[in-house]
Amino acid sequence: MLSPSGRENPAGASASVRTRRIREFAREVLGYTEFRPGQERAMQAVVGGRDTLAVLPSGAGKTAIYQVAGQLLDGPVLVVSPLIALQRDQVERLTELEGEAGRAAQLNSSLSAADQREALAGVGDGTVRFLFLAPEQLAKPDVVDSIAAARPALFVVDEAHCVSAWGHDFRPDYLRLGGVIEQLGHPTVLALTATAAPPVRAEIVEQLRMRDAEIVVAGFDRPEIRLEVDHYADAHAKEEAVLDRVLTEIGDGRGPGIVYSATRKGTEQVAGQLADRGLRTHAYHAGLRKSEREATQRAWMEDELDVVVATTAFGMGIDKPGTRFVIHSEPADSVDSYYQEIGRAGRDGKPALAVLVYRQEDLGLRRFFAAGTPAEEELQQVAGLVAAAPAAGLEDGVDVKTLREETGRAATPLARDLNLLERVSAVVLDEDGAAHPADDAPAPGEAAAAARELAEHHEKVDQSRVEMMRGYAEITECRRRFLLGYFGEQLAEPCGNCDNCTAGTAYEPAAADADAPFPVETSVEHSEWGPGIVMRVEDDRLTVLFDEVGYKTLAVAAVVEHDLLHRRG
DNA sequence: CGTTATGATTCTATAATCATAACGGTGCTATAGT
Repeated sequence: MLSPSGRENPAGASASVRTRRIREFAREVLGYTEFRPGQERAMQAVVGGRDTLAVLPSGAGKTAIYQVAGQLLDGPVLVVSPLIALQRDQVERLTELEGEAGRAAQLNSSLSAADQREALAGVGDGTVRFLFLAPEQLAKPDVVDSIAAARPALFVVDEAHCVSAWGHDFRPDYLRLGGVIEQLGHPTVLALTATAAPPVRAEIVEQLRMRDAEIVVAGFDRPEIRLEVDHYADAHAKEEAVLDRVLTEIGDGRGPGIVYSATRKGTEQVAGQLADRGLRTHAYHAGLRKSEREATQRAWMEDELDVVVATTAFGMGIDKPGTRFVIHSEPADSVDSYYQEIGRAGRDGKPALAVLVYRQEDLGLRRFFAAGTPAEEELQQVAGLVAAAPAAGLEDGVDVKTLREETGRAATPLARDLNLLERVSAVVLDEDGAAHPADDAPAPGEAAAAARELAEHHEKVDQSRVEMMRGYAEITECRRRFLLGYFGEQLAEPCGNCDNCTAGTAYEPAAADADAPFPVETSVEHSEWGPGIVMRVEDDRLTVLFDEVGYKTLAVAAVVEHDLLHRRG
């Protein structure tokens, strides 16, 4: 079967032909002698034209999947990537393989207008085979039009957990990718991430409107990382403990490592104190100048630093195999984030350490960030102003600036309100961010109620994720079992490489799994919370992931006594 | 949600206490001004 370009179309070829061509290309161009777990299956699916979500650990060669698939498919490959720095790195990597794999280009605001036009033109005339861009670029109709005309063969979403982690508030264009994919005629979709628990996977598939998605999940376990949690009640004692742990690790020659702090101020304090004690260290957060951040990252990569003390800004795209420890001075906002952050240790496969220095009160900040469902009156006011715009002669819609003047509120919550109203089909946001009433928009009151409900749903899920983080910190059983269970994998035995295993508490309660009324992965229905899946069974408690309200922990006795859960299916 | 900075109060204090307000994370892009 030949496509118009004369290239063999593997989507129509038999699976065995695809397998042969994938292996040939991987060997000849990428120099692969063998595949990492999951890699070839994902390539097979994508080359066969199937929408695919690949959850593969860092370093499992996610890039190779779209390199191979892109080469065997007929048409340009779009790669949505969250950071300009990542786009630049990927373009550089692919440029080294230029010729065989096809030219790579980026499209973002670091380029001049002329270079941006050139990149798009290259996609159009076939000279650019891989185009890297952020989701915000796809909010511009002319960009989408140019790309659509080039008939892309593959739409890759790299770091796809961003869809769920950032789409709802921080970078809403992530939630608009599904619509963009439709506008492009639904090329094959490939979503790639290293960390995604089952509900995150479900959301990625749903938001990107993937069809009959193939889901490839390779091993989550990172047995080389020792897991520990230190508990403190006193804030000062906790601070000292963070410093002590770092000094011990570095002093014993086990460095380098990363300290994660929840606040910018925290990173600077800890970095300052470590520097006072003679360590080579630097703070890293989004409030620092770009040049300073780049200098810190470069020094880190070149082994000039013992420790980087950072907020969550530090991480994506930073791969330093010899990182020996990750110490958290506050819990992360979810087990998902935590696992991603500690996963930066021990990538060389040698023993590494993950310590959470924990105070219950520190969850407060995470709860605060997870909160923020707007009041219905506020949403109704915004919806009303947008609905009234055409009658008021505002042909160009209502922008955030106008709303600020009308309501006296800050830009950030207003932008959030507009995004919520957009998602309940009450308003349409144009390329300039101005809001127009949607066709058949519900009345402002109705729209506000729906938007509030949507926000409340997200808040409940986010709060439940914070609760699961608390669960990790406070269990006495095997921590690795807890982590893997959270990601839907079962570990037969306690791991022997966490503090609870060392202390022996992980072995104490004989797991009653066998005769539990609701074993792990049972589909259940709760009278109030609706359908869910059992994620975890302990002695006297069940943790269930509910579709609507997120993770909930239930006492088995209460469940049995009050008949709270029923099996589904 | 919890911590910290600010402000008010008080038998006019180079001091102490309590109440209240402010703040806290992640990055794209367009635009204004050197």
